[in-house]
Amino acid sequence: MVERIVEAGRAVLAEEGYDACSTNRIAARAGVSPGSVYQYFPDKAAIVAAVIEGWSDETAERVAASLADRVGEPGGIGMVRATIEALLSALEADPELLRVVSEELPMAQHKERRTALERRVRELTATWLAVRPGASTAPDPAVSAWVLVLALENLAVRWVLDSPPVPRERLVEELVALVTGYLSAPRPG
Amino acid sequence: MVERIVEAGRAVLAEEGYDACSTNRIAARAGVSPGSVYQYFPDKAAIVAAVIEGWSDETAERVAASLADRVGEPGGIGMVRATIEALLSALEADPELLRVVSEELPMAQHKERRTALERRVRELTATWLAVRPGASTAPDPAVSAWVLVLALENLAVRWVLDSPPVPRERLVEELVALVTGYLSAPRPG
DNA sequence: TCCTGACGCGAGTGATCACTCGCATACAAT
DNA sequence: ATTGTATGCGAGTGATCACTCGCGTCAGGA
Repeated sequence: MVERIVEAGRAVLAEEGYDACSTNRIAARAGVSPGSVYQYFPDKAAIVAAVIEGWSDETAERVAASLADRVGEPGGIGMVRATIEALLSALEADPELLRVVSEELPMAQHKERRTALERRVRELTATWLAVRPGASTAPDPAVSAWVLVLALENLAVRWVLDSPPVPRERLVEELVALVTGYLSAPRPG
Repeated sequence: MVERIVEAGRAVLAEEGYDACSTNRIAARAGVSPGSVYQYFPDKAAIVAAVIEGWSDETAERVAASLADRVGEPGGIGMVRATIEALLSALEADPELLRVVSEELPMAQHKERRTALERRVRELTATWLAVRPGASTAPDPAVSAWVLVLALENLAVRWVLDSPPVPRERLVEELVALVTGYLSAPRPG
């Protein structure tokens, strides 16, 4: 029943956008009365939060799983490409919801969850960077991970949402070049 | 007088956030009556749009000027660093407003303006990439420019807003490494 | 001095929407 | 059968806020 409401919230957000996402509309979509919604959720924000949490966990899981499975493996270009593929696939799963989450929701509501997601991926990346062969050229794994995660995240999101005239395989090549180039760039010192 | 209202809108947005930014509050801040506002603006969105436009033009001008001045110069690492510095300085000028623009405003309202800004910078970057020495390693300047602009933009914005424990000079070094590494990365083919 | 019209004023209005409350219904226990 | 309880219902309510409208006020011309 809670599930039905959350599912309706997700559908309304994805199909009609944030502005149209009133509590009554969610209730109607779920086939329940507005009053019943408040037996399971304290307020509207809680419903939206539950929707975001579901999507966020799902997305994070796909990327983190790909990373976590391979941390410790002989680091190579295959690992980088696989992670990028996982990120793209995860974001492509529900582009409408992605659009609403990144462009329509006031970020204050879900900032904490989003940074938690990023932190998780960042830490996995930092670990991988630290144990990968040739780690010495990149002085601080934490900083490198921060740079890579934010750069890739934005590029992947914008590619999915703006659909620029760049084929998917080409994008993957570019992102791989971005990562490998950055990691092998000469440093002052 | 229009100017007074826009200035008040900017102040309210930056200091109190988007939620508190009601028309009456803007009017009060400007020292005019709510009614008078509507002799100069058709609706609330127009006020916000004017605020964003001012900030956006200002920001774009600083970055674009730095780029435009040097397109055609002997391309080198100095050019990259100078542009990154210009970007950071521009975003640091009003962090509060930057936060509201990137995190609180529903992006639908100012998406067009923001993409226009990005397109302008992207085209300048593409031009620079095309004429720079060693351009042959990067097959498509438009694609490379798209990658670089989106990556740098997000990193710069997040650095200003989240203030991670990375000193500014260090950030600049990382971003320079990101750009130069990407541009010199080996490509399949 | 009187007229006039444009500018600005601010209480008011209508619509929206999150949230509530008293009622109906269906089911379990006696 | 009858009562007690929990579950869901949906019209209603209060507050918020973008926007309006009729009135004062104070220019400058006659």
